[in-house]
Amino acid sequence: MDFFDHCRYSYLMASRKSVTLDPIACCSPVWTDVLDETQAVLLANSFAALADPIRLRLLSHIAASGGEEVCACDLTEVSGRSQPTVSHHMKILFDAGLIEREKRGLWVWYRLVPSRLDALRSVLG
Amino acid sequence: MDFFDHCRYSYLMASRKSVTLDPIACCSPVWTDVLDETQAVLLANSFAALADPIRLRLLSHIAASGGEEVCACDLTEVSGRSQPTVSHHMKILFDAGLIEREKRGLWVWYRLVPSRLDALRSVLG
DNA sequence: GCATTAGATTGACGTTCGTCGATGTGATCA
DNA sequence: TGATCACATCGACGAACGTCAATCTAATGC
Repeated sequence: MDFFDHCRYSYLMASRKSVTLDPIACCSPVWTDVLDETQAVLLANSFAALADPIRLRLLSHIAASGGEEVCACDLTEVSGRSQPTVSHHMKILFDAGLIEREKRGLWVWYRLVPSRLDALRSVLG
Repeated sequence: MDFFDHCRYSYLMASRKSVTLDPIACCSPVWTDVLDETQAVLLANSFAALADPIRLRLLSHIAASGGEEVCACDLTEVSGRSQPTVSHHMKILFDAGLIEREKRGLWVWYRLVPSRLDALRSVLG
């Protein structure tokens, strides 16, 4: 995924409910130009979503399921936290665009958004 | 940089003052196995260093100087924050292993630790 | 309708974080 | 020695965060 792919991704994401992070994906050469304030705030927000051990474990649990969906009902056990706390963390991951959610019946199913992780990774390179 | 390169880097870092982040670099296949609690805490700590807009701008300012050193004396202007605040943020970046510092005379000079960014990036992939 | 269930939301709490003025430290130079 | 300068540390403040009990919402099945 290169600079312009990220820009396309950004436009794609603009149709989502949570659009606050879009400019991040849009590929300014972060380590060759100094970040402007807006970019910095949005990027910081993305990294903040990864800056909690419980959220990292929740994310890696989804990732470890081989691209398949994970039921929210399993996540309290995985994280060792209460149901409201897990719900809170999943919302933060969702707002950061790192996961997608789908409700089917009473259950909610989560899956990764790999392109989002790609975008963040490319910022570090 | 592959899995074992990161491990070597980890041992290298063990001789540094700040060793709290070493296990992170040591390459557990983060997105294929579920993170254990220790790994998650250390990784979260690393991302937390990137989870502030001022620190991102400070980092990108150093990076944008083309691998050269940057004088601390310029950073208050770059960040628009007071001298104590800048010092505080630089300490967090230093403790996270993302920058190195060297005092020469009255001035302090900073430079990036690219391998550290590489290690973090590889975690996201 | 009513009871039950999964998950989201609310409200409150203690803790951590970002910030800056004041002060400390140590190097430089007269 | 004393003055000055660059940076670190301290202390205090308000804001943001992680947490959970209590409650709300919406889907299911009787």
